Amino acid sequence: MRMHNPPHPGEVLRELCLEPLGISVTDAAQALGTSRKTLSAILNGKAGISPEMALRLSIAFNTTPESWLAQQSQYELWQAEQHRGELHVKRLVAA
Amino acid sequence: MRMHNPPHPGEVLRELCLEPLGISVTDAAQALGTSRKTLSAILNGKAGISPEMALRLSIAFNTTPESWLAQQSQYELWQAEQHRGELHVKRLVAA
DNA sequence: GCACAGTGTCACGCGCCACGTTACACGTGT
DNA sequence: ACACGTGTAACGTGGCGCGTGACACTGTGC
Repeated sequence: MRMHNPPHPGEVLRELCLEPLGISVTDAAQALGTSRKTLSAILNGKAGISPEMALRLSIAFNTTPESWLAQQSQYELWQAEQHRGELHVKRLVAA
Repeated sequence: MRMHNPPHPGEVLRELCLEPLGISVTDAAQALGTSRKTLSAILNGKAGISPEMALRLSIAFNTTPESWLAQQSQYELWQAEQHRGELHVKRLVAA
């Protein structure tokens, strides 16, 4: 039921891509064609992974952009689920 | 290779949820707990589906929020792919 | 001890978008 | 003619992705 807090995609990026390759944040940012601050924000959970950034990551690390966006969606969805009770929605189709 | 233009999630929402049930945009917006304008913008491709809106849709139409977010991600990703050539990214892992 | 690279972070700005309200114009059906 | 549903334009608000410049901290090599 995946009820546990999903990790921020930035953490996965650091542990699965940067650390194994031994690449610094500065060098990775330069390779991605973005600023060091932007990449740092993503790695520390201060920013999400935009569709364009997912594309950059897929090119640089030879992965699929869908995998990054899927992680981001799961993370944001879990955030929204935490406030499920606050939204008053009427069911239009029987559960 | 899904190289074709993916439909905007708003179109799918209208054709698969509103029209079959014969519900007006006004009534649907009220049931979703949002404004008529906001729902109209989504249906006409003027706005995307936010994580919170995906949650609302899943409750009202008894679906999964993941399906809506996945459609939205695919749509945004395709948009980004159209400008793939404009981003200068260096490969850090051999293709 | 000191200089340097790497990193995180703060402040500021820019642009885009989701969302709300109010108001107007159009088409359809009564 | 009138009401209704709808699309949309104009306004404001809040948030976020992204950039820059600047600062403080940490570890390494001299």
